[in-house]
Amino acid sequence: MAKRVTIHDVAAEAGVSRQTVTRAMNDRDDIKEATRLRVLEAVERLGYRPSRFARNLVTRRKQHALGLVVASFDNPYYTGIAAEMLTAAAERGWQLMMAAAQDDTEAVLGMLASQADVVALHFGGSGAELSEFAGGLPVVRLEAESLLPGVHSVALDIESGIVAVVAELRARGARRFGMVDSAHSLQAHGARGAGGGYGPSPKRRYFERAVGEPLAGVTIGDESIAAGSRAFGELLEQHPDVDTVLMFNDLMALGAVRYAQSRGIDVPGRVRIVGIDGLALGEAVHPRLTSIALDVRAMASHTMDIAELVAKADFARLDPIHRRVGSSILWRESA
Amino acid sequence: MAKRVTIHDVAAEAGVSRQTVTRAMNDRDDIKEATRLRVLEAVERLGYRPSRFARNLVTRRKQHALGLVVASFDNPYYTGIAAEMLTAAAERGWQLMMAAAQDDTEAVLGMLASQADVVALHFGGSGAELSEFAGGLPVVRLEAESLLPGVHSVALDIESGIVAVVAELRARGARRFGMVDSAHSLQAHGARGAGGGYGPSPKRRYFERAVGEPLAGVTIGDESIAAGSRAFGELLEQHPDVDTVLMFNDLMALGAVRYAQSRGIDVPGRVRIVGIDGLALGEAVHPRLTSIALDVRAMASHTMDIAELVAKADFARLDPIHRRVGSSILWRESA
DNA sequence: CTGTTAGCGCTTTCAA
DNA sequence: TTGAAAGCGCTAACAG
Repeated sequence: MAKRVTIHDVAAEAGVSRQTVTRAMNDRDDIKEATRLRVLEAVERLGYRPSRFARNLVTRRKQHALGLVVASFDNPYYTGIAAEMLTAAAERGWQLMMAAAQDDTEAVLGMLASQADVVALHFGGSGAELSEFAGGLPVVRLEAESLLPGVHSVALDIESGIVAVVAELRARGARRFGMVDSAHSLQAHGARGAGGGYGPSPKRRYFERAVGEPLAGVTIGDESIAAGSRAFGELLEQHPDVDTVLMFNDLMALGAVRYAQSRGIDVPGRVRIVGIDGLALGEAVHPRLTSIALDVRAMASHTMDIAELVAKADFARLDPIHRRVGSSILWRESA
Repeated sequence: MAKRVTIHDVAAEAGVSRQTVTRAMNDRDDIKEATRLRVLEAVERLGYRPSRFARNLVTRRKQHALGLVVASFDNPYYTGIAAEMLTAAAERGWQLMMAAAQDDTEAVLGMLASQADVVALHFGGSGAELSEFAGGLPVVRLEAESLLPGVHSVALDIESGIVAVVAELRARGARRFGMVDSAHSLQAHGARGAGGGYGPSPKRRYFERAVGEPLAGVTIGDESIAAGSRAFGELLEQHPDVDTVLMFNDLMALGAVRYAQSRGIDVPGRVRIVGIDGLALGEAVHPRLTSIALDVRAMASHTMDIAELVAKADFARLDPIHRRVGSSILWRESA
């Protein structure tokens, strides 16, 4: 591990002052071409690279970075969020740092804390926990309300979408509603960890409320295509009277469509399938997936709004800011 | 835009010296509990957050960051790469910064340069261009050889996979081979920009070589499901004798499967479909997609190996390091 | 055009 | 246990 080459070494090598090296490195015009070349040669010879920390420390116009904790890279919904965040961040001149959600949210936040100015994440625990983990790092909680001070949030209005979809499905003849719920909803509620296990997800509660009576059948699966396929099969088997199924998310819904397709089950004739998320991937299957689309772009935009507000306050602790984005229904072919 | 709260302000507020604030912030034991509490209260009151730049500048053990320029968030192949990179980076204690590829690679690199220690990216231009754009920033070029000094690379051996797949397809009765190629291959070759346009992709050249005779038909489309579907349809229409089709990538292949499915075309009976990438998503369609799987995990791992080597040399310009990863064939149902 | 002087905000010695 | 000094590597502001 050689000693780091600094601006000082380059200056010595080129026989100029450090300031002149800076001028050459930053393409400024107040330097003689010959000197510039000489310095650049020295840079090349020594393999010098300015320290990003030192540079950012001293530069007036700081580079801001948003840390995004991505819940899962296996679900296009989350990578879609990442994509939108990236776009929104780039538009505002922010950098995006990503980290994968692990069991240990605290550790992840600890890592990001030294690199990011603001962190956005999905988090299942309580706001208090989150606030504690963040330890002063400004946090934007995604897809959940936050009541605690110090934790901003961008919530999602899924319920209105579910209500609307149920109404329209009824109009189309739906009578017996079933649902495939997530085995471990990210929007877990109240105490996780301590032996609690998971109750029905908020989506399921919204759905039951919208239907207005107990669901004709519910099964549970992991948030994957394969698990969605399996759980959908179980649902049809255990509750053959179900004619309409809400899948917890589009990934699982894709599995449901695949299941129906491979068994020759008519969709939406025999059973209607509705997903949640509005993935573009829903266009790829046959029949195309009807889905409650969440406005991910607005979510990203709001997140960046909050980040900029926080930045404007120089990252001091602010009163929590809350935003809310809506959902719309993508009527395609499966329902 | 209030003035930034610094360690100095906290020290004044708590009536201690700056070092003592440091001690309190970093949970060190050489500080009296009462003092610690008092400092922490001041921190809370002022909403103080240490500057990540200043901290990293002075700290012995630096945080390293890999900058990843993601070619496209719309293709799960690339998000899959991002996921693997994230995992590989986390395992080694590196942070991952992401940026989206834009038209202006130079600008993207410029942004990342101030935040990342090493950059990994797919790049279609020449190594010389890349080297110039990077301006000293260590670069790992993905999925392409690099001959230029200063640009490391992790290449992909797709050709052996294509050769193997053609051999097996022939054994299964394939006679007339067609291909849907990319309209603008990322692995563009030679001069882009200056009116050059794009020739056949390397994948196509490998395929032709493996087949050993001119392809029975080739159509072209963008790298999306919809375009893949369309181009596949055109191929069947223009060259009805084609019985086996290699799709440029899995995303396009998904479109092909969808096209066949919706027209009632028997796959693989009437036509065999093979994709490239090995996406898990290939399991979601019916029939499941056969694909040449690229070892993305190995690619990520090699990239991090190189990054660590570069870091060990304190980011001095190193002789270029080259790695190569292989491919394997996922025989599923579509071929 | 180039060099000198000051810091950026933090952590590390080292004394007290 | 605390404080004082001395930088980390760089750039802004001023000289010259």
